[in-house]
Amino acid sequence: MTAVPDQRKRYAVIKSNRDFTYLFKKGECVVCGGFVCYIKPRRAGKNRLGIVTGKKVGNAVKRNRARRIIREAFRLIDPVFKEKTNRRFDFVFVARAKTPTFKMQQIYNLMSRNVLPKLQ
RNA sequence: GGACUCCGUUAUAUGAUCGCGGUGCGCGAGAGCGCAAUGAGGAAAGUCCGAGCAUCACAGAGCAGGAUAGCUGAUAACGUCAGCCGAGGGCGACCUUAGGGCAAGUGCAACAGAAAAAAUACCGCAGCGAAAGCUGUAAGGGUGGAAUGGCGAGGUAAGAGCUCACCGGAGUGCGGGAGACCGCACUGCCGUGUAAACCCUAUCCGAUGCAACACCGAUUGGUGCGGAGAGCAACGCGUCUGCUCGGCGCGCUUCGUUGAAAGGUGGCUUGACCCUGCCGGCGACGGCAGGGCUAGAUAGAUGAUCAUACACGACAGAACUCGGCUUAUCGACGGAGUCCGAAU
RNA sequence: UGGGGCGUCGCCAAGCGGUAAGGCAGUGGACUCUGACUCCACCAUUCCGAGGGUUCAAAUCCUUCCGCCCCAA
Repeated sequence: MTAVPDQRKRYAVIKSNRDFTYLFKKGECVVCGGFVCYIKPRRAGKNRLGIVTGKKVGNAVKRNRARRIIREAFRLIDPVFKEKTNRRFDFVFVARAKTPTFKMQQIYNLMSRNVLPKLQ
């Protein structure tokens, strides 16, 4: 992992299955109507984002919809996270069956209300 | 005006701001940045068929297994499509159709019924007989999904293709057609259904799939496993514990083994392609000319917010690529035609 | 992405052309002072996951969908 800070890509993506299972096991769990979020602090670099859209969310269109909403909301809220604390975190968002019906703004509000206080 | 039939097109649009993917150009040592144009479907879906492509196997032929089943054509190919034939439905436009062979063989036909394919006769009918019964019958009744072709007349003791007409079916001949098949004539009086039962006949089929496969990369490298050592000083993780302290293990070094499995790149989008016009064909489709380039991701790109308009937006998201089929779907529009009613 | 399998009563299931066994559970009764055990009876409404077809007749054969599970990576 290169530590070069770049302006464009503010966050990285969690790819490996090991990271996901690690977060499910050890991460702090935040549950709300739109999603379930697992958080775990990490050492440095960027915040990392992983999104899980299981089969129960719906068909491919609904899964895509859920993924895009969460990604967009995270893109907007990521600078807010960084302002609050210098620590960096791994996030895994799990979409629920209701997620595709939400608006992006609602997801953003849920994130700022439920996830933001947990970062410290 | 009403009720329908068939075919085709389309699948919110426009603008602003912030983002994403690859591509091109420019800048930069590099990471990357800037600009530009561009970026899901009619089904992208189900994976039900058929091909391309790749690897492996392969002298030839056959068996097994599977698929298809009217004819002629279209096509790279098909279980697809077109036209036609037969059958069925509709007043009609038109629609539906797995539609070879039970007269090669085998099986099955529950219950009911006398009898279910081999023959026979329950109630009957007629003759003989005092009666019991014997003989002749299969018209009628009854059972069943199906009962020895149907119906009428003659005939007869009563009956029967016993005889005849018409119809259905079979055989032969002639004519028409590319063929399925159709028409006519004659002969003759005929063993039911089931092959989406086994089977027979004809035709076709090697296997596996892009996670295929190819290349890069070789000891200061790298995947997994195991052994040994150092250190728990710091940091992170695991574990022992309800929590803290603390202990142990992992990370670090090294040896052995594993030997491309891991990683990266290609395959990956110029193709049986799309659009327009002309020609051939009833049509599926084919030919010629001109023009076009129109996603290519790899944890997986199309989004968010705002504004305006209206019909207030259905089903739904590419993952190697095509040709079909099947299924889901709010609607809108166009063309051709049929029937009924009214008026002229 | 490719391949394979299964849907039958509330649960577990047999049946694979002739009208749906059995067990558990449930309901009613008998036995008992009462309960358990045991015994008897009832329990699939022509809806065997759904639609269409073949057949005289389909849970069974053919076909198209729906749902679930497993395997290769």
